[in-house]
Amino acid sequence: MSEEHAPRSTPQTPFNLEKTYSHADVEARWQSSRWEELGTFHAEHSRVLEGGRTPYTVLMPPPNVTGSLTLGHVLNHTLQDIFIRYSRMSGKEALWLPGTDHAGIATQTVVEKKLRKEGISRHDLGRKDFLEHVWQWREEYGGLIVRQLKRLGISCDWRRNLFTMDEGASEAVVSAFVALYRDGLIYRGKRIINWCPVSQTALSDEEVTMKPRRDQLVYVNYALAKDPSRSITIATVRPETILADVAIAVNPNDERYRDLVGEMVVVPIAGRHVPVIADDYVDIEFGTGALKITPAHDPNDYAVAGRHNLPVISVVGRDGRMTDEFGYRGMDRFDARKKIILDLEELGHLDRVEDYEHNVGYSERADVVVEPYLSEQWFVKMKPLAEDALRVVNDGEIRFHPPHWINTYRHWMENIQDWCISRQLWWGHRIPAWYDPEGQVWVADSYDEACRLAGTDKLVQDEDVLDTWFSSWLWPLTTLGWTGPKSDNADLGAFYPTQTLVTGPDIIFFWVARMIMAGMYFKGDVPFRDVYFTSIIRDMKGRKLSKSLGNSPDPLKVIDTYGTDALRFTIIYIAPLGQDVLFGEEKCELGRNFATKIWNASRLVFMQREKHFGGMEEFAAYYEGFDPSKESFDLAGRWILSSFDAMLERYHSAFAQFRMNDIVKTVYDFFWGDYCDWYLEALKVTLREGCPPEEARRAVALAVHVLEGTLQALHPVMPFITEEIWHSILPRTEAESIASSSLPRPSGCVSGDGAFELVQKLVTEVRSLKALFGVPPGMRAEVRLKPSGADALEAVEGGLAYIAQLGQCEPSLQLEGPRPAHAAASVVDGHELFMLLEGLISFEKERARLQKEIEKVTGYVAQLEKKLSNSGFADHAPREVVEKEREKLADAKAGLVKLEGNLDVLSD
RNA sequence: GGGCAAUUAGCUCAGUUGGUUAGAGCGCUUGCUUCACACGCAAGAGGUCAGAGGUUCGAAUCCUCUAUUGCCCA
Repeated sequence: MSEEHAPRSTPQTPFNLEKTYSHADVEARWQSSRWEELGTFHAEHSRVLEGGRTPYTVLMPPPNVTGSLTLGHVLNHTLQDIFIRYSRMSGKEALWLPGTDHAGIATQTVVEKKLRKEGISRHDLGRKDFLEHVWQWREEYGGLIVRQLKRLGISCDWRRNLFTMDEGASEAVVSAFVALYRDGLIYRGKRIINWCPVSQTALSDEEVTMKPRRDQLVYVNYALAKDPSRSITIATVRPETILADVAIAVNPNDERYRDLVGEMVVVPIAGRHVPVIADDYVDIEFGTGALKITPAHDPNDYAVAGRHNLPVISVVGRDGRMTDEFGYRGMDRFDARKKIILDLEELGHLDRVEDYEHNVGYSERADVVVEPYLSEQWFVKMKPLAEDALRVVNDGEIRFHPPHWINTYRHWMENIQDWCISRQLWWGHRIPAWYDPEGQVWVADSYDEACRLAGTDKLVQDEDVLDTWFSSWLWPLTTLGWTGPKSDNADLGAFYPTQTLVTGPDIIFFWVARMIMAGMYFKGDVPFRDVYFTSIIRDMKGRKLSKSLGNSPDPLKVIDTYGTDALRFTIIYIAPLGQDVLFGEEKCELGRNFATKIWNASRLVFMQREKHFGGMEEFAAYYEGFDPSKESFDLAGRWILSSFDAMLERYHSAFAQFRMNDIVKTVYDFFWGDYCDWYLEALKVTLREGCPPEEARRAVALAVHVLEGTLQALHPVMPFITEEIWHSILPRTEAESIASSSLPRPSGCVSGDGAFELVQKLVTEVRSLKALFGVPPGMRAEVRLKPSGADALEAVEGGLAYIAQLGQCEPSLQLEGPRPAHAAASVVDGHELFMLLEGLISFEKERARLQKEIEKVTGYVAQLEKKLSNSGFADHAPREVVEKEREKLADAKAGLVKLEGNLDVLSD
């Protein structure tokens, strides 16, 4: 293939395709780097702002730079590519914004792990040098996921590729932080947060997953200070935190403990005297109804302590080890738990121990139990942001697909908690806050600005960075060049709000909800109009794909084996909106077989073209002036045109309803079931020896026309093979792409005469009879057709040539006269069909077949009669439904009479 | 505990506003080197639509309950 020459490739364009389809060759030829240079997938604001084109923007959820391609990415990006290519081919200015995410904890962990192998910790290096290492790592490996994505053939505007740590995006993060701070929506405060002892950072509530865990419920006696013979028993799953107890709480309505409220009790081991307090928070039913209060290690206890002016004592440190003064210091919190139970028993404080299953929060990334930890962190006040975000979804300004996710979204928004955004990491956007020598905080866009505000240059910047999602929630803005509330530019004007977001429901809170908040807050408009929530991909046993289970196929290997088009087609075919999908590599056979079918069918069409046109130029001249709506065709031609039209109707309507698996099914069924199985076979009949050249050319042009339209409809799903074949339809330049062509639309052309459908039914009946009676496929049995009436004569007669060829038989019309002897007989839509089978027919078989058929039709008739004789039916059902049922009954009865006649003849 | 989704052929799934004799792919059976394709063609077998009630002239489809499975939240 000559890549640099031949602007007009007429002489080089082969008239037909290679004999066998090689996905590897085809995909190599049309890979995305070719289109990048040509700018095929570039979008320009001028075409929207000045050219008046409708924009259509898709935001790529930025994959982690640490990541590699998964099947989840394949599904997600194929869907986005389908939306984008469909819109581009519908005349819109289609912009797909790609990028990658710096993924704070994940990336820092990867780099730290690598350094640890060299015996270096990040603290050895210091912050500056460590960050150098991370950037180096990112230069080296951060492009992997992008290179892998390109193999999917996706059509993003790669010029606009953005990394969340890029300058513009970083500026946006700082501006957003400052703006929110000044508006009172960001604050710093001492709170109990979720602490990951492994990563040693705070986490947001969303980064904690609840998992059931078997623990022990430990019942401990606390002696009364004034009377050690009396005690109160509490139940706890965290006995190691007894050392930090500051009170015992009971419900004020609990009769059992009413007299103890206000008494002092002695905390076992710690020896501290603490009060018994009454608080509504305590659940009378749980445990003994008495609760130990440990404000430093439980958010609810912290709230209780606040209400009762109790002190806060901490005994667990940042690393999950004990920090107490009672002999456990340095022990891991879980070791301390075991030991303290033994110690309590030894000292006689232990009442009893029960097995207890409950839900415990785990750090999503490190998979360890999070430690509620009291510390100073930065938070975003979410309630004020949630109002607008909730409204735009409730009002349908943003639509979810499938819509049931609105419930989940609404529930979260209505019960929203403040968002802890500070992370004790080094990799990320550093918090733009500085402290003066008095410890007062100054939030500003820059150090200089902070100094100006503070009136001193003795400022120290906050050590912490921001949650990665704090940059992700600005993604709809930053990808379009937004750097802060005051910034504006032509891209934002042209492409914001974006149209469609494709993402997994697992990040609805992390990302989708927060982007909506940020969009409303900073831009006063929704960030996108439609959110398509993808399926979750599982293995054939329904298990989630995971590296540790080893059930996660490598998409690149699947692509090598089956081809990108096959993988894309298959994954869309099996992934209905809102359902999980069970994926096995071998399912890609579906897509591979379909690609092969497309290839071979195209070859047949091109072979016929070769036969009936002198060369590509002659064909091109004819085809370019060809308009099927101005030509007349035989019944097969009329039928395929109308079937094609119906397919396009379903196709576009499925797209409008976000039913992506329907669009592929629609094209698949049409192409394989109608075009290949019937139309191309019928075409061979049309083009047989002696066909007038003009008719032949018209038929070939129609076959190419429908083929081209099908390729276009399929192109958003299978970009490579459709591009390849499209370039063989006409001489096209190397720079031309099917991706820039216009999708066919339904024209309303409906043949409606049903003539070819009758041919199909008669052919099928002939084939069935031949198979049943063991007629050799090559033997052309004689078939007599008796039309149901004079009006049907033409239809049956017109189909005889097709019936002869497709049914491998010798059909003829029989208008009157008796039933032929030694014949198998059938009724098809009221028309009678007799297959003369002298010597081959088995009377037993035929009688059994007829009897079975009669039985079936009799049952059907009875069912219809019952329905129609039901007075309620005639009274209530719409007239056309009743009419339809009457017709069905009449047809069935007429058929029954004929079948019975056939049986009678047989019995004679 | 609250919410959401699902349950249709051996397997994986369609079935959109209630009106079909409930469909497809894979698998299975049988036949076919038919001049595009065996990654194919043709013909078949295979279903109490999870269960029980209800609404309706009519339910796979709408309602209620039950069972099972998965997800989210507490």
